Amino acid sequence: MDQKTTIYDIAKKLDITAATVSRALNNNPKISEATRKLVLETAAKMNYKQNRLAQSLRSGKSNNVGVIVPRIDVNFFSSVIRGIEEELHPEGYHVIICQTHEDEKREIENITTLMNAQVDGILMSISNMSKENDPVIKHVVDKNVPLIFFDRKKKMDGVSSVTIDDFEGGYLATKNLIDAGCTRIAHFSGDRSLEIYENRFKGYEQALKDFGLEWNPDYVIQTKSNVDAGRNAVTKLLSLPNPPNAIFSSSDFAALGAIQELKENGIKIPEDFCVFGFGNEPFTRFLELSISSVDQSPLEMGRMAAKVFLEQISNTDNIKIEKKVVLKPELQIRKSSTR
Amino acid sequence: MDQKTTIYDIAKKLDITAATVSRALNNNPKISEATRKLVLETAAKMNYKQNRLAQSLRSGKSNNVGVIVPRIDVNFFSSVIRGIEEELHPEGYHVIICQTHEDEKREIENITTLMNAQVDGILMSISNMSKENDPVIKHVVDKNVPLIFFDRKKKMDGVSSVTIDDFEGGYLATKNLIDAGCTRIAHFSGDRSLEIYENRFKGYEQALKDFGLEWNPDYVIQTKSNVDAGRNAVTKLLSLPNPPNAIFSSSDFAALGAIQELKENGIKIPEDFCVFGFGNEPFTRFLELSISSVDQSPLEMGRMAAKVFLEQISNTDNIKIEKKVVLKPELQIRKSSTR
DNA sequence: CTGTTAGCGCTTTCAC
DNA sequence: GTGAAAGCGCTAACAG
Repeated sequence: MDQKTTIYDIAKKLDITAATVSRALNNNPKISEATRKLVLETAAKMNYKQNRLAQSLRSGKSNNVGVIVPRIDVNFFSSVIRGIEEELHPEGYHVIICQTHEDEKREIENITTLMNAQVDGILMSISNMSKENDPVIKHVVDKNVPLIFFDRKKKMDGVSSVTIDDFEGGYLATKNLIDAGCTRIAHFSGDRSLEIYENRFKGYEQALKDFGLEWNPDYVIQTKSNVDAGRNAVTKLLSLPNPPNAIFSSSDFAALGAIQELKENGIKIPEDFCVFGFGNEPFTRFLELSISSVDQSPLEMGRMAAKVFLEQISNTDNIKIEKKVVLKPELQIRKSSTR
Repeated sequence: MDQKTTIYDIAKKLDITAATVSRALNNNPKISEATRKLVLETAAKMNYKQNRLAQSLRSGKSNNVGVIVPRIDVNFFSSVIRGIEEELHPEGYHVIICQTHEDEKREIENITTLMNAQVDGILMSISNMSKENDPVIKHVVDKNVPLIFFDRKKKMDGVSSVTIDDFEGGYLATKNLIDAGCTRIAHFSGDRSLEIYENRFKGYEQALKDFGLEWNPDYVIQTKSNVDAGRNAVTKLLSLPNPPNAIFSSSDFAALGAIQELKENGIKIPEDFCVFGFGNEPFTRFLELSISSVDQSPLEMGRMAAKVFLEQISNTDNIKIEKKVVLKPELQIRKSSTR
């Protein structure tokens, strides 16, 4: 039987009106205990299922939130999503997943279709800093749909964000290398037009300055977040007249590549060379030469982003809240930087 | 401006009827080019956005599918989801994520709320074999909502599934160990009430039989899928009067734990002991002693599951299709089993 | 080719 | 406490 039972069906059976049924189902206070009980019972008996679509259309609330990430099969993002889902599930929200593959066209498209689907909020990590998506983001804000950036954000009025303190992460990681006795510290930066990478770089720079280490532009290399990029960058570094003896990498994957290449060049880690990563990817602690890394507490970040959304959605005043949450990064110090 | 423009607004402005606007917007063939163009233009000018909720209520199609997994922050599952999303996105579907944490209560609850949300289909990997969820699954099938199991499935009428050939995976992995010269091969099985683990076990058993190796019940240990479980299981194995010299583990994590424990006991891998994992988790290839593993092609599995859904949804006849797709497992042979 | 009408399933005033 | 009626935004059948 493909038939749906509606509140009308149960109203008819009980010879009352659909409105009453609706009220009973929604625990409306002004309804007699007797009818409520009766309605609930027959609803169960008739296997009645609420149609949330109709409810949503009526109320203007879909009880869905959209989450937009570059790709879902990256541990950091899937962990954030897990945090979001766990926080929002008890509140009756469903999480809709969208991937951008770092493509702003798809980012824009995703935002648009989510808006068309009447999501109650959008949580996203932006792909890059192109201005192209500004209008559509502005549109979301204008429509009073809560928008929360996590990790990779953009400065925009009316948009809240949850990030970690990347500057401090970079600073502390670099300081750890300095404490380990490293004197010539290189840095693998990501795309520095993104705040997160720029801030990690700045933290690195500040630590060098604070501890009186020389700042060498040749030591800063922009890499992608993958193993090969790390290997190539190391090759470049080793060809310098005065090669470094440590790397703070903005990416765990690049850090791994660096370690592989260093080993192949007969360089001993951590004795002769230390490496610090960023992201605390699961593999960093599984390696025999475990990699020190900055943890971004993605689960917490997801939970927090969800909480900010819930706050925003329950804000009945017409005031726009713009909340900036900054989580503390936590160092995971492992073998690659311990001596 | 929080105002939504509806087709009525644009109808009024153009002094035509909403139905015409709707038709123009939906590229209905019987509409004049002139009006279509006019409508499209003013729609754009008025910043009209389609309300998919209303459309859905009307059509009975939400354009959402639900995906239920134990947890999303496991590489296998997030990769499957990526595959699903990538296949379904071009078709205009959104993917709603639900996690069960291996808890059948939550599994049932998730199915129910997804049904209430009028999803057009459900793709899921079941948590365990308890019969508790049978009625609600049956309900999905009865309502003619396509249901597709991936990886962890249950035998149920009217439900399609996409899995890999776990038997063959187990068989080939074991054969690889035998080919490497291992003679006493142990097996870490998961919860064998789940088909996937039972089949991996059977493949292992068959390979032993086919190649004339002794079958020893003490060599088969049920482990959870984590590092510590693997360590403990090895401890047990090493205390046997005649310990094994190889392990085929149904879990990469347990395989890793096994390797760690073996090393600490001074056992050389792969020289004295070989290990084969299952799942091809990213870390298996990053380790210096890389771990051989059976790849489950999760991306492909997700794509396939999505395709089966699309097939099912476009099936206008009232015939129930039940499609069973079985993907070939692929061995990734690495250092831990090569000598 | 376009207008009229009805209705998807639900909630929410406004009466009584 | 309950009923009547309207409407969320859209589409499809039926006319013309």
